[in-house]
Amino acid sequence: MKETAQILREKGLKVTPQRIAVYNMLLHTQDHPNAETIYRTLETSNPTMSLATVYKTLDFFKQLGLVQELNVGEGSSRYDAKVYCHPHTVCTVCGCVSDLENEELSNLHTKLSVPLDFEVTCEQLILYGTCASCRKAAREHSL
Amino acid sequence: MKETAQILREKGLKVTPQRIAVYNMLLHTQDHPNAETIYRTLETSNPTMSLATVYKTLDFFKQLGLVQELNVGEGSSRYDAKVYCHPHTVCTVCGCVSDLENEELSNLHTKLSVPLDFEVTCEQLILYGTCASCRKAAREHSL
DNA sequence: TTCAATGCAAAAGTTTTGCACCTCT
DNA sequence: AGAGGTGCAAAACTTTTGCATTGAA
Repeated sequence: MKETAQILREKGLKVTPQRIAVYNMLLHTQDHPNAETIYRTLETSNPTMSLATVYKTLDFFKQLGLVQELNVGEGSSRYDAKVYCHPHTVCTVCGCVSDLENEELSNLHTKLSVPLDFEVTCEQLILYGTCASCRKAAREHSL
Repeated sequence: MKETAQILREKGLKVTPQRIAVYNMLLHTQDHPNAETIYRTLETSNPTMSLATVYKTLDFFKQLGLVQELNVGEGSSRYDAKVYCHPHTVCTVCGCVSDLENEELSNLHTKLSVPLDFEVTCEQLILYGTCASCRKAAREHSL
């Protein structure tokens, strides 16, 4: 809680309960929620919170490099407080979006044997497929 | 023209001028257009074409594996008739989206030294940065 | 006190849907 | 002739914007 306020202040942002709540939620979730989900989750604890503020807040955070926007092909964007370059997996069965901690698939553009004619500043790798628990469920179902 | 009709027929689709026009356009462009752009481009030659039909057509094509949907973080989806796995570049200066023909950055999930606990069916790599012509323009501007 | 942030409502933009009519096969 | 596709308009969603009010510094 204390740390979050600190971080926002260091980025030159005015510290408000709404901003603390949004950043805190993103720091402590693995779910890569979208704006709507963030809003729904926080409106219980922050009854005055509005969806527009969530959007504006996420926009600030994105600009300042506090969060990363992620679009896996749904109608809406998801957000991730882990801003370093890392791949994501999207399960096409249950829809879950997860971070993939895999060195081989991270920072790919820095490992090329032949340089590209394109100056890369950041990369995004998304793997679509079936997650472990959905594969397990499928196997048990077919027995 | 003939080939396009053939392809649609083989996929079990009824052949209509609208479907031929959309698929033909995607086959012959490098631009990864979105639905709106496809519609605007085709409405000159196909005056009765409607935007809803473009969306419905793209949806069919996607389902049948004739096109690939691509979301690079804009408001809308782009479409690509090259359906094999290949990376894309997005220039953050001019906004152009291009195919990157690079073997090292293609089919990454098949080259892993350690298998993942996630069954990958397809992958999407997007490189954000500055394209060659925008870098050239920037250099000339700073002289 | 002052300037920026919030919340509301309205607007903008993209995509989907329902339905009557049309057209491929 | 019949199944399926098209076009229109309305609706559904996500995101942005304008503005009066509130709150942090």
